[in-house]
Amino acid sequence: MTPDRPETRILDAAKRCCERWGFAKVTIDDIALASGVSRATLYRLFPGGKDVLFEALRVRELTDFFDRLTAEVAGIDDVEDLIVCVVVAATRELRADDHLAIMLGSEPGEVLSQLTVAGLPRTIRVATEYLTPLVVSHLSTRDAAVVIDVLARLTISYFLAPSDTVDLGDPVSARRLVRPVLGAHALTRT
Amino acid sequence: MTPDRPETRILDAAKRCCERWGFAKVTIDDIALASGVSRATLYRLFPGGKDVLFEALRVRELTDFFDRLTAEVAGIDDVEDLIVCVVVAATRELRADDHLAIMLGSEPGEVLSQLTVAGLPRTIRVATEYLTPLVVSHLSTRDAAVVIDVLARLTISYFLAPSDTVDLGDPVSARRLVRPVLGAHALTRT
DNA sequence: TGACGGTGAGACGAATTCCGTCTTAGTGTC
DNA sequence: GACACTAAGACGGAATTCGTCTCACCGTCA
Repeated sequence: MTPDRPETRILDAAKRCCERWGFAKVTIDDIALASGVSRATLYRLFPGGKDVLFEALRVRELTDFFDRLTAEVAGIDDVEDLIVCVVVAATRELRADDHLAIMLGSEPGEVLSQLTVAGLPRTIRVATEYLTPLVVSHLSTRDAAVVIDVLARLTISYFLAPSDTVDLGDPVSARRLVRPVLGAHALTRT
Repeated sequence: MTPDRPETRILDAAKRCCERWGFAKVTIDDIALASGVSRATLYRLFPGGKDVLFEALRVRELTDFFDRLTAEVAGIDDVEDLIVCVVVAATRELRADDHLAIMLGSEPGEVLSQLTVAGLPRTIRVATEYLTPLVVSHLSTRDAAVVIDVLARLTISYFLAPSDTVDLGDPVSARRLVRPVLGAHALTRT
């Protein structure tokens, strides 16, 4: 009936509870009840309670996000094509994320903090871990880090506040933005 | 800026809070904060707290509903036309009610109780108060009460569980249902 | 069979939140 | 200056939530 691992069930339940009641109103009991798990089990798997649990959820969401992203761009050789594709795919994924949309609507403060202040360093760190290997044959590690840092920030910014002149969901528009950023750092190698 | 009466502001805030967090999770403080009113004022206007406040909200919603409904059918002379129009308008209003839809989605138990068990007697009583005067020249008070009672129940039932064969949002379909009900009782007068 | 790891149910005290009432101070009106 | 009304917030008590704990249960494996 529920062949998932308990951790998965609990994190899924936490996600659902969050959508329904908002982060501030969710209790450990809500999540335990929704996941069909006793409170004792929940504390055993996530010692520390709500904070640890939602931290784990954010980590899972983030790694899932980049798993899908890297899978989508597998096999692209040209570095500019690859970066453009990553930016476009990330933007589209963000726009299509129902959970994110619900949370942004009901608790913008919490979500914005995760996207721009509290969570951004980790996001960039994970992005760097995932994406650097894909461009390491074309860019130095240092250059890759800068490019990924800049483009991650831009992707999030354009997602949160769309522009009239730039649409990172569109490959053409994205390429216009990526090329100079990438060019500036690719040139430093030659 | 906020020219409304405090009662109105508070009830509006309670409604918004309910949509956001669900009835079970809303606190007096939430409502006071959302309505820009101190807790002291809230308790002065609604002594009894949450129960009294939401009771007042239900009363307001109900009377607003029938105010709009009776306004919509003003000037219709034929009793069958009038009843059909009431049923159709009520059905369409229910279907278009965003608040009701949100609440039904997030807290079906609470809402269903209000529509079918706890709140139905009052709904029928208010419906009778509002609609009897409109048909008193064609039906006896007793017959009017029966007709209104039956059609109110049917309207709610078909709203909650739409049928393949009857659509009370459609005048033709509604008339097919209203005519025999009305006929049976109109005949008892002659 | 019995040991063992994992789990659900729920008791418990502590911490926190929420409730309902009250006081105080501020504001605008007459 | 009296008055009505309100925001802010203190307060004690009630209720909820937290985190830990015990105990019984169940399936697995030796």
